[in-house]
Amino acid sequence: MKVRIIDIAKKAGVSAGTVDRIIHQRGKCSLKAIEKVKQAIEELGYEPDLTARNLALKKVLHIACLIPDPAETEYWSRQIVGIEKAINELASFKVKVDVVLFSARISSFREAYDKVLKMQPNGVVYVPLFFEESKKFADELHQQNIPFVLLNIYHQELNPLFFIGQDPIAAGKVAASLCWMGLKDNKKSILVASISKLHQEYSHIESRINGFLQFFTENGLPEVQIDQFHLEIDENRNDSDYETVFRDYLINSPQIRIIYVPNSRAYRIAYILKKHKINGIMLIGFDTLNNNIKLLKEGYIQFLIAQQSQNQGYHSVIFLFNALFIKNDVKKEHFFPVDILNKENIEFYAGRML
Amino acid sequence: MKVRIIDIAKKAGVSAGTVDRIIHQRGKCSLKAIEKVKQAIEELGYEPDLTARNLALKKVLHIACLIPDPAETEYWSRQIVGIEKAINELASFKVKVDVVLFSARISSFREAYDKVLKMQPNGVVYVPLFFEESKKFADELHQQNIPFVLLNIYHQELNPLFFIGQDPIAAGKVAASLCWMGLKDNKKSILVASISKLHQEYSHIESRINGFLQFFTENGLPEVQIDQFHLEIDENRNDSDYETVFRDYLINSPQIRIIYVPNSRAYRIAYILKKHKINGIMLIGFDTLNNNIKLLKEGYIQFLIAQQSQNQGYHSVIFLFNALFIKNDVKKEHFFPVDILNKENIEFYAGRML
DNA sequence: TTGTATGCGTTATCAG
DNA sequence: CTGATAACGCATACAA
Repeated sequence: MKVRIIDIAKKAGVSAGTVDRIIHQRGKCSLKAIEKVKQAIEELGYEPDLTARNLALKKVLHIACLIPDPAETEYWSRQIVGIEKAINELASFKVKVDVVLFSARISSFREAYDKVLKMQPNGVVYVPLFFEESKKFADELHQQNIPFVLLNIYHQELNPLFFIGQDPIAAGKVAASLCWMGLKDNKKSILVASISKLHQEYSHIESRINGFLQFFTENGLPEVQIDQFHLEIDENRNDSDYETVFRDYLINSPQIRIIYVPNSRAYRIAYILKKHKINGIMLIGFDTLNNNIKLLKEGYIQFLIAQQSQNQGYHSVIFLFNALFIKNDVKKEHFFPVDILNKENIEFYAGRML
Repeated sequence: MKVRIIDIAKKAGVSAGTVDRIIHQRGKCSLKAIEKVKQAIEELGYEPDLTARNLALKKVLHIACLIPDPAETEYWSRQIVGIEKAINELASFKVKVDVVLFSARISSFREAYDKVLKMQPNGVVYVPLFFEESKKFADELHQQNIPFVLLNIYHQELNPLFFIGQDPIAAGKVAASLCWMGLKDNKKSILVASISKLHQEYSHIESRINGFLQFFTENGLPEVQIDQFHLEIDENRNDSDYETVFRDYLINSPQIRIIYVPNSRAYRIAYILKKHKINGIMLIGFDTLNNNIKLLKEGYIQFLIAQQSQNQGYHSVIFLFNALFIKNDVKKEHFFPVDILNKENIEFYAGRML
């Protein structure tokens, strides 16, 4: 049958209270008692009953999640869905998970993390969208001894309890391998088209580009010509400006056969290709935004690289809960698969929750 | 605060016992009581505390899993790992999950399902490897009112509580889309090489082939030439026989540029290509067997189509547990993603458990 | 430093 | 048909 605390108490010749103290290292106990209890636990193979523990628990565990506002950047909506699934699943447990959203501005991030610090949570999940401020936040959390999880963007130097996300170098290589396959003609070239907002954390996008380039050098394929086109989005200019610039660039570069967009904005390029009826170009981008999915299905995007964002959101809180509640060890880095999506398999992927 | 059974009992002016009877539809209750309690539940928004329920539960839920022996066919080892993860996670709950293995023979399957029926479980997960016998098993389970889950192979007519696995037609189409991309020269052709054991359930493999062929017709690409080569493995012949036959076939068919293996035995072909130094052929197969992974990494296989078998095993018991224990509804069909793996992204996939 | 008692929310039994 | 009550295994406050 199941081994309970009293069982090991009896075996060790002490009371249940003592066993509890030893298991949780609270209060003082005689060394003799500790010895005997530990041995009894070992021999009988005690495993705590999580449901009983939860029922008896007085205080609730508090987890705070600091995520960019999906109303502003659709990309984050999937992580939120995953977090909400986790919240739902943990409903019967004594955990309270708060989601704090922030806008893609440094000031907003700071406000949000101040708010989180005031909550005095037992654990934090956050997306380090701005490096400097993220560092300050991490320092504060370390000082207050609050374990935290980095979601989606990895900075080892922040030393989180664990990271959960994708390896951007690897993702870039995967994209490159597909491009290489699609490059039927060696005289044609590949364009790396990065479209970014000013001031935003960019390191993982750079890594995706570096990984992409590395693929060709590592595989001894220097003959492949790779151009780069960088567009910085400025709030003051409107979209049609960019469209014109990029269209003209394309028209003047007929050798381009493949376009690689290292972030989630491939749909912008696809839209231009579609509107101006530019054919014969293979487009590959990242993330399952609705627009990307739509244009993938329509055939204007050939591949999307994805990373199971819902799952990442879900597991960021589940793993943290496990670490805090069940107190089991966690892997320091949870690198999620680099998923390859095309017109044919997108249907079974979109909105999938595992 | 949390709404408990006593809270709704008070509100409805009855006792906790009555509320319990109404919630679980056990025993008889007056219509008046039922009305009032249901209304109170509605108004207060009662959600049962799963941990308390579990603690109080007297009887344990019994789930039996009928899976092909992985010692015989490596393919099934991942499902088993997933099932074991689920067992582990449910350790504190009053569930007992038994795994019954069977050999890839009809008689063994029958013995195993007899054993399962004798156990009188509350729910069953099984792989319908042999159709006729699977039908008998399903009939028996229906008669005894034991809900069951079909894992990996789908037969709608068995009418399971739900199916969990991959859509083989879709998987075939995904494979085809990759082949089409890799077919740089229209004069070359594709070979569908199926290697099967006698007497084994073959319908989902056929579907993978059909899906593959459909891709080309549906996309108006009849000019692509597709050959088929079928090898039936006979226990009495040894492996080198097949090797010779296939090698000769290949040597006599220089037009073949791509080989599609609709089951997990691509490594066999890859091995022949490697041994006889046959280059320039793109090979695509299914499933992350160790041999497949090895030859993918070595470059003898270009793509593997996978289906998160661990996850499928894991969720087959988790979802069944949810349906039986928490009594929530389940989707009838859980189609898992058609994952595309190549040399670059395999590292983050193999052995991944979500 | 240690033992004991009470309660967590639910199930299940038993007496009405 | 209904109400009261003893478990379930653990955490915690309090007593010793």
